Amino acid sequence: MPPDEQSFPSVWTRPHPQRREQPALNREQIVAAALELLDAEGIDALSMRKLGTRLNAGATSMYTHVANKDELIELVVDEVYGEIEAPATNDPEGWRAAITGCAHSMRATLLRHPWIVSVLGEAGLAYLGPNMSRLQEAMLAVFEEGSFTLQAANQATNTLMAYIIGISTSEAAWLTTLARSGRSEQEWADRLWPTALQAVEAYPRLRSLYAVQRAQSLSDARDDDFDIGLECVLNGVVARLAHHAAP
Amino acid sequence: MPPDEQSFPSVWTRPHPQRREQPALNREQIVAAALELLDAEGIDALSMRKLGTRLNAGATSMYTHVANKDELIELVVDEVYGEIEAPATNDPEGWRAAITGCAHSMRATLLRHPWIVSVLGEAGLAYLGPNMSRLQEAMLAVFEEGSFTLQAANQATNTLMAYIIGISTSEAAWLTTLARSGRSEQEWADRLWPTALQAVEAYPRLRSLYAVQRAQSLSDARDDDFDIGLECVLNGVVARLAHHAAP
DNA sequence: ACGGCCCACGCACAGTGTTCGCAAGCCGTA
DNA sequence: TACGGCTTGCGAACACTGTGCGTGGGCCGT
Repeated sequence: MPPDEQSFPSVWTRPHPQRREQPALNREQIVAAALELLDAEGIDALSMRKLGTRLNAGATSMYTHVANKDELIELVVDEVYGEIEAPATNDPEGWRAAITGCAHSMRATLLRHPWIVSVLGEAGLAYLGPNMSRLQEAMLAVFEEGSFTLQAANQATNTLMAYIIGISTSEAAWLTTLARSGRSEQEWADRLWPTALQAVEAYPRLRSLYAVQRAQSLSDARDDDFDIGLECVLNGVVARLAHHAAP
Repeated sequence: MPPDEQSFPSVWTRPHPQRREQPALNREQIVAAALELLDAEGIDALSMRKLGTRLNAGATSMYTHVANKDELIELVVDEVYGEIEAPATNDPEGWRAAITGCAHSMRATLLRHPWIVSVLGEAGLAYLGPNMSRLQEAMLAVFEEGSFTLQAANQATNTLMAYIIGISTSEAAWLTTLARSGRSEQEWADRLWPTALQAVEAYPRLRSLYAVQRAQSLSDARDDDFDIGLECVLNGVVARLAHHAAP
């Protein structure tokens, strides 16, 4: 070690590390900080270096608590799933109200973190996460309360979750471009209007649908569309049950 | 220009470009090459440099035909949508068979290109692409044939596509990790079995579901699950129609 | 023969995920 | 008390990424 590299070998110039007075870094706070960063700036802005600086840590300090960026994302995804209100068994308003409430909570959660839909297709074993397991089990229990068999409850859960994930994907895509534009939903739609009209010029049904949509509030329309589709799915799974139960 | 930088100013050392004998680069072939690359190696492997070399071109040569990587991806997404068989009006087997066939084609297409679900949440205006517009208009027409009003047809289309996208997202996530593992579906599931059991240890309903699933072929089960959910959704939209039409 | 245009490309820049080796604090043991 | 091991943070480095800019070469109209 060359001894005289510092011109001022004083205590004051030396950085005085004093680590270990806080418990240093922690898997939970890493996940929490990643979630904040994702919500604030979107999926492209999540880099290990930015995450490090946000935690007053170096870029590579997270790798002792998390194996990968992919693994980190799996953790964050399950953290988001933890925000979904699981349906309550023995809901006084009945199983269907409980399921409907859970569906609303799930959509709201996914749209509160719209970046999530772009990682759902890669987070392969997401349904093994503790929060996802808990949620699934709760939904199965509620469907059983509605006198579904376990198999039927499973089918219903899968169909319902697929619907919610799918519609949230479309909505999140819209919300993301919206956020990037920096405008309000109506203003952005107005600006997009001529382009959209031109795109569907050759298609009369889409043309008249777009014309109707121009008159209404887009976010209300999205809420209504979700509710209508949800009713359809629930009616469908119930109908299947009745049909199979009483031959 | 300094004249004597080459020690051998011969014709043979000079690279002899001979461009312009083929029509050079082309938006369509760029999109086609990107699609090949994505199918072969997945979403993370698509880089402008790799795409360039695959086209015998430089890394930045695509930017005269495509503004962005994002724009390129939008083009590829619509290209994939173009593979979906639109339902035929006046199908001899009725509107429901036509819709069912289109749904099957859509699922098969998405699973043939499983990387697509990870970009659907970012490709904001994907439904303005020509192939997506065409597909939507065709589905609207077929639902109208089933005596849906245009509004009801739109609701049905949205719900149906949400279901298909959602379930394909889950399946694609599974297929992607499967492909990364390099094993067969059953072998990979067997290897995953103890981990899965441990993850759902506290949840009796999930436990017994997993136990049942262990006995059957996974890919057949996925096919059956899709069909059952599809029937539920279609029954649901039809039920809503009947309910509204005859008060 | 020459000027303008189009288009491919090498270079460069800022930034990415991740590996590796180093250093510093803490703990158990001699 | 001294010392060796273990854990943990971190700087440097590597192989990449998307993309802006300037260059240069081939083509076409005059």
